[in-house]
Amino acid sequence: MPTTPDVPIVAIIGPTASGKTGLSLDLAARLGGEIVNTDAMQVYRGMDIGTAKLPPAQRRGIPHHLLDTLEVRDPATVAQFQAWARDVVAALRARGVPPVLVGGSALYVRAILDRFAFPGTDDAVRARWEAELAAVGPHALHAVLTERDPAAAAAILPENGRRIVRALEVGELTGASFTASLPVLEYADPRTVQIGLRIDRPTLDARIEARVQQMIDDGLVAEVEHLLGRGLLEGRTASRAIGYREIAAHLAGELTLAQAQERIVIATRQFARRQDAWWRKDPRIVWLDHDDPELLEHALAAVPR
RNA sequence: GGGCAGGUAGCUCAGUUGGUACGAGCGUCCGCCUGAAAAGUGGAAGGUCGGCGGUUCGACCCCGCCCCUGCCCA
Repeated sequence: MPTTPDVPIVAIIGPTASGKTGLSLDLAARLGGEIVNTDAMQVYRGMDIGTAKLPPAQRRGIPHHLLDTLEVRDPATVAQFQAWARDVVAALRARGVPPVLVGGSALYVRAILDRFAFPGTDDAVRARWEAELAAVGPHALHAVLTERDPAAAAAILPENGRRIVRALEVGELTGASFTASLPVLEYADPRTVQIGLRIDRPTLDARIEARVQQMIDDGLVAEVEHLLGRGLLEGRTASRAIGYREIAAHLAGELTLAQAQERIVIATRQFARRQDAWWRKDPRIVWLDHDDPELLEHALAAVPR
């Protein structure tokens, strides 16, 4: 991005079911902004109910970007998303429109907002190491990494096959060491705010349970059934989405609907805890109570002017 | 009323032929995280072994009674 326009970037974060969507609409309306999705699964066409995607009719005429850009069988990657999102953000700001990012994918948000660069990738190289992993197991592969890139090996646990493969891939591609740790917390553009919605655990857990029930009532099973016909299971990213994998297992006869529902609730709760772990470490976030009666005003006050 | 099986971590279950519970999976909590991130991965905390009494140097494991659950007979 060349010269940065004098337009703020606002990101709304917070666990699932904390009320991000509502705030994003209010904020975008008041700022004259447009919404940019930062949810890794809402990018998939047809994944609506299970991702709690806001239906077009409820978008109040505010443009939403980066929704429905992939088919369920297409893999998604952070780096690709980062490129798309940064393009959208730059284009909006060039028009004087504040981007309002909304979504719960912490890594995606950081990849967009922070100084964050990804080394390249190569399908053939990656495939070779993945085959090696499958054949030898993570510990043996970790030993290989220790020889080639001791620093990376020290930072990656011997059990984490996925990260070991990536480190080996990057090493082979760039010849340099794979940092294997997150970059410092530093915005690429100083006119950035992250607004976080704070919600206590018991309330959040109750909301999650209710939301999952609502998804089932709204036809999640039928949605998954339809997506199976479009190759959901062949998609390495989409097939792993919470709600979809469990319902797919139910449709395959491996789980009763009740069991699937229970697992979705648990997985969602665990996901929320993992989100917390990311945000706890980020002191830049401006936290507001999800039920703050003056939520919008307080959020507006946090936006750089 | 009688018979059988069972009551061990929050849940589902292993286990000790009497010597301080080797527990496991799941859940919970905490950590890590650069091209699958709603993914991947590491660690920790949890147990008066249904209750009471007896035998014994010592019982969760043996004996008696009681309570609870399931199945069968009546």
